[in-house]
This record gives sequence, C-alpha cells and structure tokens, in this order.
Amino acid sequence: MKKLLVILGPTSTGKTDLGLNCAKKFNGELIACDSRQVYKKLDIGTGKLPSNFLPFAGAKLKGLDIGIGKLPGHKVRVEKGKGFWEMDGVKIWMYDVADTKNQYTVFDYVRDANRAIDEILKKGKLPIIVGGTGLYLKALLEGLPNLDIPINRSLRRRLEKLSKEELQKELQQISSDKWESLNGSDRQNPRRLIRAIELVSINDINTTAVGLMSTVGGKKLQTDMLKIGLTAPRKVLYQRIDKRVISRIDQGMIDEAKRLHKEGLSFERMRQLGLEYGVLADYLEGKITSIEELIKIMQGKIHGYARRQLTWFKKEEKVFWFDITEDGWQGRVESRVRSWYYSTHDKKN
RNA sequence: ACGGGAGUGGUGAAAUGGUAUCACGAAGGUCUCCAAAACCUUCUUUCCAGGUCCGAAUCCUGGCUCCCGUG
Repeated sequence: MKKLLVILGPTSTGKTDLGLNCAKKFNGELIACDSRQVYKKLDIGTGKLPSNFLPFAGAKLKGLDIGIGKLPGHKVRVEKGKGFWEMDGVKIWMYDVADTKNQYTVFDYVRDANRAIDEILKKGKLPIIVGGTGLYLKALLEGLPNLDIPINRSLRRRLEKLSKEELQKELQQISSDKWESLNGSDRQNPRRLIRAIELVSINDINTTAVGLMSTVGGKKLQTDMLKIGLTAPRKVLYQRIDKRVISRIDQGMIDEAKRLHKEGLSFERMRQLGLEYGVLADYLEGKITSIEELIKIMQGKIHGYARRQLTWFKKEEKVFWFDITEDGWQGRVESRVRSWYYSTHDKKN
C-alpha cells in the first residue's frame, strides 16, 4: 500500500517547514494544498517563500527564478519555474500551476495534484501533502461528488446579476429538492445558490452526474495515510500571524502587488484572490491610507481565516494533532512519522 | 482654579425627543468548484444620580472622568 503523509492545520503553524524536514528525512516531495499558491507570481502574499527568508544582498528575488537567502540557521536556495519549486533541495509541487487571469478550480486542483502524486510515487518517494485549504484537501483525499459538473460561465454570468431573493426563487422553482437540502446559511449565500442552480440545471438536461470522481491516484488508489495536524492556542496563532504580516511587508509584499497590477492584474481580480491581496488592492487604490492601517486590517482578516480553518479541520478525522507551543513536539512528530513510515503493516489509524 | 468641548458595545463612528444603527473586532457556526472565498448567529441600553415629558443617547440640574485654552 502506498504511503501518503498529510500535514494540515491553520495558517502560520509552520506546516511547510515541517514538510520540508520530513521530506529530507523520509525521501519525500511536497504537494502544496493551497488555493492561492497555485497561481504564478503570488509569491510573498501567499507565503510560498518562507516568512523568515531573508534574501542575501544581491540575490534577486523579485519575479525571478532563483533566490538565495537565509533562514535562521542555514542557507536556502529557491528555484522555480520548472513546474515545481525547489527549496533547500526539496521539490514542492502545485506552486505556479495557474495564471492569475484564469480561475483555477477545485476540479483543476484535484486533477493536477493527482498527477504530481503519481509522479512522486512512481519515483518511489513519499508524497507529503501540505494543506491549509480545507476544501481542496477534502476533494483530493476523499473526492467530491459533482466535482465533474463544470462551471457554466454563461449561466453564471446571468445569475450573478440577480439578487439573493431572485436566486432563491429561481432555485425553488427549478428544484425544490435542492432548495430543501440547503441549510439556512447557504440559502442566504448567493454563491452557493448559483452553484446549486448550476448543478440542477445540468441534471435537468440529463447529463450524467458521475459520483466520486477521484481519490488519490485517480483510480481509488489504496493508501496508507498519516495525517499530522499542527495547531496552537488562539493567542499564539494570532501573534504569529501578526508577526508574519509584518515580515511579509518587509519582504516586499506591497511591491509585489504593485508589480502585479502593473502587469495587468486588475484590482477587482486582486480582491478575488483574497486576504492579503484584497487588502493590498484597497491600499493601492487609496481606500486604506496608511501602512499601519493596512497591517491592522490584514492581521484581523487573517485571524478570521485561521479561525475558519480551525472550524473546518476540527471535523477532520484521524488526525494526530500537535501543539507547536509544547516543548518537543517536533521530536514527537518525527517519531510518529518514523514508526508509520517504516511499518510494513498498514496502520489502522 | 476659571473658560470652552466631550463622555454611546473591545475600537472608531451614527441616531429632526419616538422600537439604539453601521463598520471593524471578538466568539461560535455553515460548506458538493471564486474556499485565504461566500454566507449565518451572538456580543452595548447609551459615565453616574436625579428631573422634564406619553416617550430621553438626545432637553434640564448635580456629580465623576477626559481633552483644549488661561492661570
């Protein structure tokens, strides 16, 4: 049975660092599971670069393919632009697989990540999925029904003009079953309503809705999976987030956004890319006038994000959680992974 | 001490005397393709004490606190 390591948890807990360490020790490669790191050129704002990565003087980072810098202890060499990044000698897949101009979907993610995983397995290496985007992780590991019902652009274009009430009415008319199946908050959620209408209208046209599209490997590959979760008390999480926002600004996050806009990324699209980029768009457009304000707002937004991640991951099953504020957690994670990695018999949990 | 101004949720603001509102924040939640997204719920009774009025955050009196100017 193929082994697959998953590292999940809220932002700023050091998932990628742990992933890199595991990769070095257990001959692995990383697969990022993040809805924004998939986009090219969103490097600093999405945290593709380690947040404490300090470029050496002279090392060119901005929009280039290679950066050399240092982390607290050691030199790091970052290379990108080959379909994966290579950081400190470890390959990271699912960075830079899409253009910001196009919307990258969960479907795309599952397809592409499966390919990367297959390739890693073929080489006899350990795939390490490092994930913060709950939905993507779920889709990849468990599959989502209806995932193969594609986005219907023209339908969406029409529906997006409608008010919430109109959407509700339309869904009720087309399929009261679907409407009944939605919970109270989704019924108020235009985006969910649109997707629901999209789904049922395809069913009506009699297109077969295939069930579970994919699990790892494309064909229900049986895997021996170990899930490691990283977490920390709220307060600590917030502190780490706050610090990281500042260090990203030091790394040049604002310039990155400026450059992206100059290269044709509209502020509207930038907002769609969420969090940092949304706030940065406000800043560049003058809706936020000081860096202090920018920092505060950004920190607050990411606090909320971390909360939502915790809510989501709370329900994830069979996760071995580690609190990164407890001494020796890294040693414990490592021995946990080690015993799993070298076991020949499949673990029940 | 005197003159002037101000006291509304954690923060910043709003409310011709008429059911205390908004943003941010915090906490909880939803989740079958924008998911770092979108959405839902909760969080003050207006500095204190009196008074006027059918009715007060809003008007009056007193107290307390803060800010500005003068000494």
